[in-house]
Formats: sequence, C-alpha cells, structure tokens
Amino acid sequence: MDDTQLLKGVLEGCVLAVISKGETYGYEILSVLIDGGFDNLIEGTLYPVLTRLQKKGLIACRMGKSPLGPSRKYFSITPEGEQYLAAFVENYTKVTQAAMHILSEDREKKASENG
Amino acid sequence: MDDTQLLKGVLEGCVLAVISKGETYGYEILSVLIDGGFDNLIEGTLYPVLTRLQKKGLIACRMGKSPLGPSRKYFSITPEGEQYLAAFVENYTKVTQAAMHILSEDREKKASENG
DNA sequence: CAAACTACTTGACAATGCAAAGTAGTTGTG
DNA sequence: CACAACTACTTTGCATTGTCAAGTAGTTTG
Repeated sequence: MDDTQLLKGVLEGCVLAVISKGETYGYEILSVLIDGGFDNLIEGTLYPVLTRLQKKGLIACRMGKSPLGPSRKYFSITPEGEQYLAAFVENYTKVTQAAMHILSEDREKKASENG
Repeated sequence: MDDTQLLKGVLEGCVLAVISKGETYGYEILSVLIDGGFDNLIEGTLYPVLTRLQKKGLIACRMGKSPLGPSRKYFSITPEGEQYLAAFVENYTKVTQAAMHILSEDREKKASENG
C-alpha cells in the first residue's frame, strides 16, 4: 500500500500547522512530522512545500544562526497563513468525514443479500 | 480553497468502497459520491478511477442493459479488491489521525506566550 | 432528422510527493 | 590541511492523480 497519494495537500496544511505553533525551521519541522506519524517524509518532499507556502505568502522567512551547523531558515506564519490554516482544517475535516462515512458504511448488506 | 489535492488517493478507496456494497455502475457511483459529500466530482474524474481499479484487478466488470439509456458497465469488487479496501481503510485512518493530531494541537500556546 | 437525457471515453494540463543527488557550514580526528 | 560525519537547504527528473473540455453513442420524444 502506497501512502503517497494520501499525503497530497494534507502535508501542506500540516506543515503550516507546525509553523503556526511557533517559529521553526525545515529540519525541525521534518522531525516533528516524522514523529507525528508521517514516517516516510524526506527533505526532498518537505522543502518544496516550504517554498510554496512562502510564495503564497502564508509563511514568512528569515535567516538565523544555528548553535550547531549551518544557518537555518526560520519560518513563521503570516496572518494570511492563519486564515488559510483555519479554512484548511475546516475543509479537511469535511472531506475526511465524507470519506470516512463512505468507507465505514457497513458492507454487510451485500453479504446478507446472499444469505 | 481547492479540494483537488485532498481527493488524491482517497477517491480511489471511496469508489472501491461504494462498489463493495454491491454491483453498480459509473453514473450511480457518481451520484452516491456526490450525495456523500464529494460535491465537485465529475465524470472525467470518476471513469479513469474505475479503469485503474480494473487494471489493478480490484474490481471486475460486465456489460449490462439499462432500462433507460445505453448499456452500462457494471462493476463488482474482487477478493483482491476487498483485501485492498481493508488495507486502505486502515491506512487512511492512520494518515488521517496523524494529520488531525497535528492540525488540532492547540495553537493557543503561541498566543498565550504573547499575553 | 433534431433535441434532451443517460452513460461512458479521451487528451491536454496542473499540482504534488518521491527518489536521488548535490551544495555547504561545523565539528572532530589525524 | 585532508577526511568523515552531521546539520541544513536545494535541485532535477519522474509518476500519480484530479480537472477541464470535448467527444462518442444509445434511447426516447416530437
């Protein structure tokens, strides 16, 4: 079973949600999401998402030093981003409920028609 | 807000779920899904999904007369399809829970840091 | 034949995630 | 300095999938 398609779009919202909790940077977001259950997430997937969110004006970005390695790009959510996030959560909830409703309706009906 | 990306992959599972409830055909599946909350779903989206499911061996197909219009393609789920559907539901539930967890963690934390 | 409805098909397109590789700063070993 | 390991961000090429727009075709009504 391939999760890839199920992440489409959801990932963007989740990245935005992580940033909304406080200024953070790519590598940290990556580990938060992996810990949160997005096991197979890799840099090549995450960073383009950040670029897109920035282009849309949903997050702001500044360079900052790291105590450990190279400089980091710190991201924070914009007012537009917060609006978008709220709308996203609402929308995602609707889609998920529609899907879960269809996926969970008992399929026993069919079986009982045979008996 | 554009739902398009959120449908990726989910739609396939939902179509399979509808078929699993009993033999049916494209136009009917379309109306079931639209009634179920997938408002913007159109033929050009649904039929390719059916073709894919068939190619994967998850559904079987037979031609049958219609009491109204042209012949219909009736679909029914295969044993493989049922296995796939069960795995899909489990998987979708996991991804959804991970996403909802991240999306719903209170973002009040940030606000309270300001006050 | 024409119009309206049912039903399925197809081609061009855009968005997004993934794999794989690359660029670069920092720290530690020798 | 040379080399490796770790942190951190970037880029290229690709596959999958939903949408738009248009097309094909059977049935009924006039």
